[in-house]
Amino acid sequence: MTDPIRLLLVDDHRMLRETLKRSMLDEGFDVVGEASDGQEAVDLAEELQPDVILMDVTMPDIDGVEATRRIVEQRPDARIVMLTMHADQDVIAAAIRAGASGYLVKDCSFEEVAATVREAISGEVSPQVAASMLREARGLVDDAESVITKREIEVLQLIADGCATPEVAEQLFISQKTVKNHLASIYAKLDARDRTQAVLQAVRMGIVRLY
Amino acid sequence: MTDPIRLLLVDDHRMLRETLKRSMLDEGFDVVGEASDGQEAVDLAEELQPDVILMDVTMPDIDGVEATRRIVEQRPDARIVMLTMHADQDVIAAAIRAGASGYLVKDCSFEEVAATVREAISGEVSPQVAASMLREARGLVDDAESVITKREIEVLQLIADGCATPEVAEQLFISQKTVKNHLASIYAKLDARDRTQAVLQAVRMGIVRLY
DNA sequence: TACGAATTGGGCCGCACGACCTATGTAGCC
DNA sequence: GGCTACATAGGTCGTGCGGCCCAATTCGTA
Repeated sequence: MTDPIRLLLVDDHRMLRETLKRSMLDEGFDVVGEASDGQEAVDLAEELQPDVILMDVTMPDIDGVEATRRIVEQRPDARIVMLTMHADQDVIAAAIRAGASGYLVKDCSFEEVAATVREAISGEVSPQVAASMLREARGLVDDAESVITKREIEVLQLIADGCATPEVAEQLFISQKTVKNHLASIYAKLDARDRTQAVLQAVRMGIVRLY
Repeated sequence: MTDPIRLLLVDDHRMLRETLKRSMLDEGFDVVGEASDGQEAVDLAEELQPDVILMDVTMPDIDGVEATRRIVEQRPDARIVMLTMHADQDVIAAAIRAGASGYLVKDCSFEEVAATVREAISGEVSPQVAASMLREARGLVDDAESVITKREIEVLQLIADGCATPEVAEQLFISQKTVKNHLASIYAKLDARDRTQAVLQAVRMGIVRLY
């Protein structure tokens, strides 16, 4: 019998974290740590050196994709399996670019979770990730990841928080024109035509948080 | 030893449903059924007559609050514990009005889940629900539930899906003016000042779905 | 050093949007 | 029969918003 796989669970909802932990322990995995946000994930990943990190995309402060980027930067051999609500192509592509080894939608079965974690360890990639990498390689999906910048995220977050353009400008100490420019750039990148769609897409992608 | 408590789990994410089921079984509960949307929940609640229903608010088609309303209508003694992402006062109030016996934020611990289910059975109400009922009774929070109508939900969903006002009008075979009237009514009810805030609030409340 | 990207800002245009007012028909309900 | 709520629709008004043109500064980096 080989050593149990050492896991780090990252999700901002304690309920999922705890029930997932219990189930993973049941299945013979070793859950060595839990984190509830991106920064904690980065810190614990370095401290605990887990074999696999199961990480949600949507989280306060640093989202899962960015946390993945930072962890992979420090430890390129890290195995990270991303979790998300929706099977959004943009998110999958961003996660892969950030260095994730696998991808799971929260609507999958527990068996799939266990299987994907084991695949991540063995170096295999999940069919979903493989398919995405293929499209990626062919350039069919996007060169259009079109990374959203920090400033753009600030603008999006303020709008999600209820600010109109003049208020965003005031909050960020810039002119309304600049806010509009950022928005135009955001629309192009997120394939949105107005602020409503942009914010919704950002929520789907876990870029901004609701509350 | 008394009979185990018979549970029905309702959540659109299979991962949470399955891990929660495993944990609840571990704790000695009897999970007699699972549902992934509101209609299924209503059907299974009648068929299985569970002691307690653990139900997520955010779900496709019929949301948790509406499903609760329908279940309580058929079986006023039904014990339903609501689950949601955020501790939104409007949602808590709506859930209580619909007839929920308890309320849990997804950031709570598994022990809290188990405890709240047991409290629901024993007829006690959770402190959160009790506090909300107090405010409710005093009329401090809202008479402002201000029920969102079916038509208004249709408008909100189309806007969440990416439609602008003219497109919503076209889809619903009504004039743009009527769409605007519905929106104005929605803004007042959801305490939103534009479509972006209205849709976000609706997402938080589980009235509309993302995708 | 030179290039591109990010951030900042300007002007112009036209339409969409939200605030406020009124009004009609159709239900359900006491 | 009246009351209330809902859905429908009109007008007007001001401004927010997005499209499209442009340009200056500051960076990291190739």
